[in-house]
Amino acid sequence: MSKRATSADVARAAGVSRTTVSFVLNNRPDQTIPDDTRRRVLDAARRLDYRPYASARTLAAGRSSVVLLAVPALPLGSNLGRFIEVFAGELSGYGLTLVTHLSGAQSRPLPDVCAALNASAVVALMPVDHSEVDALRRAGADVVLSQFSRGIDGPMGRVGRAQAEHLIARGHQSLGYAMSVHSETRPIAEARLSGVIDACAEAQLNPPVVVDVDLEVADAARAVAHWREQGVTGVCAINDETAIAVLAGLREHGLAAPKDLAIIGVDDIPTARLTDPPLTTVTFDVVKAARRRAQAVAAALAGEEVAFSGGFDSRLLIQRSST
Amino acid sequence: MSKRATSADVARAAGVSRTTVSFVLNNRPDQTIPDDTRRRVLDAARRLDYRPYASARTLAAGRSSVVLLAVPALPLGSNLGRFIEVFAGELSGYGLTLVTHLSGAQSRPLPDVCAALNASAVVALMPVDHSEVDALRRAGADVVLSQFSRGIDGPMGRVGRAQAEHLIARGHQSLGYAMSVHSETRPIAEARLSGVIDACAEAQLNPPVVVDVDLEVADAARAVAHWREQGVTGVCAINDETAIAVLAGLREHGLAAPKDLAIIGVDDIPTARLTDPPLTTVTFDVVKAARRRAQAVAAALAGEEVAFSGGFDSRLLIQRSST
DNA sequence: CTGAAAGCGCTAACAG
DNA sequence: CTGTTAGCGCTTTCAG
Repeated sequence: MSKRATSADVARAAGVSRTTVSFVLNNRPDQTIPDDTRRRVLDAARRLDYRPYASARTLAAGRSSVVLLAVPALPLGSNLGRFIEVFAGELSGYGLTLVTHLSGAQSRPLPDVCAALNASAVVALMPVDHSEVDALRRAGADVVLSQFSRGIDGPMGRVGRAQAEHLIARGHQSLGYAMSVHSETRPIAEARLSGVIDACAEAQLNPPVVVDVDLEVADAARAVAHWREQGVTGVCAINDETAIAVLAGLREHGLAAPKDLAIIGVDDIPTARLTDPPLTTVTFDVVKAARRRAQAVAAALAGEEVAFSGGFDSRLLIQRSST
Repeated sequence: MSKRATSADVARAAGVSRTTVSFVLNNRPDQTIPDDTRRRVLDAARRLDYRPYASARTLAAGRSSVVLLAVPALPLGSNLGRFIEVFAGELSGYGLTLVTHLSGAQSRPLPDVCAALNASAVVALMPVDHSEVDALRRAGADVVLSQFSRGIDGPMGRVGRAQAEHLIARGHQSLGYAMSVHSETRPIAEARLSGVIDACAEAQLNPPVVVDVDLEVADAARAVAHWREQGVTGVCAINDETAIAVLAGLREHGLAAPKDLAIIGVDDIPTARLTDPPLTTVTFDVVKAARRRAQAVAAALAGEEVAFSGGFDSRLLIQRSST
């Protein structure tokens, strides 16, 4: 509670005015400060362990440096974790601070969180409809980006495509889709599924046989039986967890991938390489994706009306032996 | 950019002063406002979609409502996800907003993030040493809580204990410990390990044979061989991922749990029940833990010098067939 | 019970 | 190049 140092303290210690302090600490390019003064200020600041009060700065400047990342609760593959970390790093290169909010069904409305933080941007890893975007803007967000704003052809659709195309390239003519029963992931699931449907259509195949599969051996076994009856030979799963469930379902029947049924996941979770057989999966270049998004956010914040149209993320196919 | 409504707007619309608006919106107990006035204010606020500017409020009041949760990057089991969500929910019951920051090796120093957010509290899911706590306080945090502040006997040590006690109760006399090579999780790993060491000592057993195991089949197989040579019959893993790796290592040797080696994980990740055999694991009551911590944070923020001494979290043992 | 007035710490014109 | 002067929107004594 021992009063934090303020810019006035620094000014006093350095023998200059608060304005000057503000200028040098913010590195204002339009102001030219003598090296000597600058050093004095910087010195004083360090000595006093000075930290600008974010709220005062935000209030005065009218813009904050916090970016809010909304992630849907659940299966945070470790890749997502890395993405967030890298994303935060990239943003901090632009002077922005990233924090994450898990948006589950029962959690606080995003606009509330946004307002409570005075976030200047929110990027959502889930669909955000128009009214939500509006609400966020009214809550103070200057920019709102979503993975989904561009619909089916966005990044999410592409992972479905990548899965299906892989299977098709390997000769499968009749695909299945392992859907998540989890309502949280439903929108993501649907976006991905539509990618699969597209790919099937392009290859003149029937649409995939969609089955909900819970993360239980018995349930997965049932799904496997159903696919086999339908003549399905390759299935795309909404995520690695579900793919692993399908693998367990196969085991239950005494069957094995890829011989009896090929299966491909998405995310490359740590345990994907530990299954029997190791799981083929689709993932993405975390660093590249993070970099692009950070840039988009920074640009948008700078006023450039950047439409972050999805579709440029490179998809990585990790071929292991389940396909 | 269409100017957000301010408290002055509300005051004008309601025909009262800003002070009054502030009083009713903050529900100040020491002020008594006529129901009629109150309603008028509330109404106007709703009509104008008024949201207090967090930064202005923070600046004026001297305290912010944001709580920062620092989580170490990596294996965010889905349980952790749920914990965070529930924790956020509980906190919001106290008028606090929780956001999460992934603290990886290369991410921004926590105090910086704390300052950028003007967080009034930070709770860390990893160890925080004294100097860090200091830095955080200087960065504006009024309260800092860590899972680890109480050392070995904290929640982390208890999970190790729970694992070991389970194995010992089932007759194992010589235990192994599957450590993570991941440097991020090292401190956690060590805290947990010390719990199993304790349990072994109490049961008059030799300390566990500790082996680093990477998330690779080959590496895990090597570890398994080593344990078998040493006569180990049951191993505790730092987390479910690692436990699953051990399972894969066993498979590689044509062995199986629990017959040839019993194995117990921690977290109960979604895929834990999908392995062969399904994984026994230790987890915790997410809701209870979240509630306790939220309460501790709120109390601390209210000035009550609550030492959040660890050790009260109930541990859930999920007995499946790997032990 | 309500309002006027004084800041919280910082930035940003605008003068010197 | 540096300092003076206003606020940003809100809370909070302190009078009425």
